[in-house]
Amino acid sequence: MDSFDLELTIESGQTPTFTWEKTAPQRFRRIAGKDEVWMQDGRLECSPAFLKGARRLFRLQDNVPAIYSRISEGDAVLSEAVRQYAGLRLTESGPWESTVCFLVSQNNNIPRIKQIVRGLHVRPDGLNPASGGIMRPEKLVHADVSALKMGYREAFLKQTARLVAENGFSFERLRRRGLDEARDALMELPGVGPKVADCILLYGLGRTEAFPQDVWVKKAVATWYGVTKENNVKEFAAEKWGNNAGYAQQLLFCHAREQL
DNA sequence: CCCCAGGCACAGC
DNA sequence: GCTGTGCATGGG
Repeated sequence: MDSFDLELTIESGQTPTFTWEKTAPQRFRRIAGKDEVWMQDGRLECSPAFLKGARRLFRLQDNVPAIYSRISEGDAVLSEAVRQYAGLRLTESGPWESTVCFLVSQNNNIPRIKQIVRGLHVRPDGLNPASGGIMRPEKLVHADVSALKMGYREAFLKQTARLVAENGFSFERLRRRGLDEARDALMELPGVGPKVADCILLYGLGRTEAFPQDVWVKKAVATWYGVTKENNVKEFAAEKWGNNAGYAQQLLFCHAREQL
C-alpha cells in the first residue's frame, strides 16, 4: 500500500531534480556533497549523517497514502494520477536551494536549468563550497558565474543573494507568517514572482498548502477543472485541497507533462 | 526565420 | 486590478 519511488521523486521537477545526481540505479548523491540516498529491498536508505536530513527532504512524517486517498476522492483526474505516481513524494529542500533553482527556472527548460544549477554548486576556481551542496548566498555574491550564461537571470540571482547575505532578508522569519504574507515577502526579492515564491514556499519551506502555477499546472487546471485565471485557480486549489494543495499540484504537474 | 522553455518586471489601460 | 511586451540563452 505504502510505496516509495526514489527515482520518480527526485526526477519529478522538484528541487532535488537540480541538486542531486544519479550515481547508480536507484542511488543518488548531492551534487558537490556527500549525502547519499538509495533504495535497498524496496526501502529508502541513506548515509548515516543524512538520517535527519532525509526525513525532512522526503517529508517522511507525512501519511502519503492517506493524503492521496483524500485528494483523489471523487476526482477522476487525481485518482488516475495517484495510480500512476503512487510512489511520488513531495520534497523539502530548504529555502535558499529552492530559491536558486526556481529563480533560474523562469522561462527556461529543465535540462538547461540542471546545467546552470550544477554550475552553481562549484565555484569557477574549481573549489567546492565548504559545506557541500549549492553555493551559499554570501559565496555567490562574490563568485564569477558569467560562464554559466544565465542571461538576465544572473542579475536577479546576484541581487537576491546580496539581499539574503547582507541585508538580512530572513527566510526563517517567514515560517511563522501566513501563506499570503510570506508569499508577498518573498516577492520582494528580485526575480521572484508569484510562481517562484510559491515554489520556495512549497519545496523550500514545506508549506504544503502552496500551489505553484507553472505553464503545465495552468494547462492541467484549465483542461481538467475548467478554471483559468490565476486568482481563481488559487482559490479553487485552496478550497478543494487545502493543506494538500502542494501534493495535488505535484501530481497534476507530472500528469500534465505526460498527458497534455 | 519562427516558437518554446516549471516567469518576471514594467508599462499602459 | 488585468493584459501585453521585452527579456538572455539554447534547442527544435
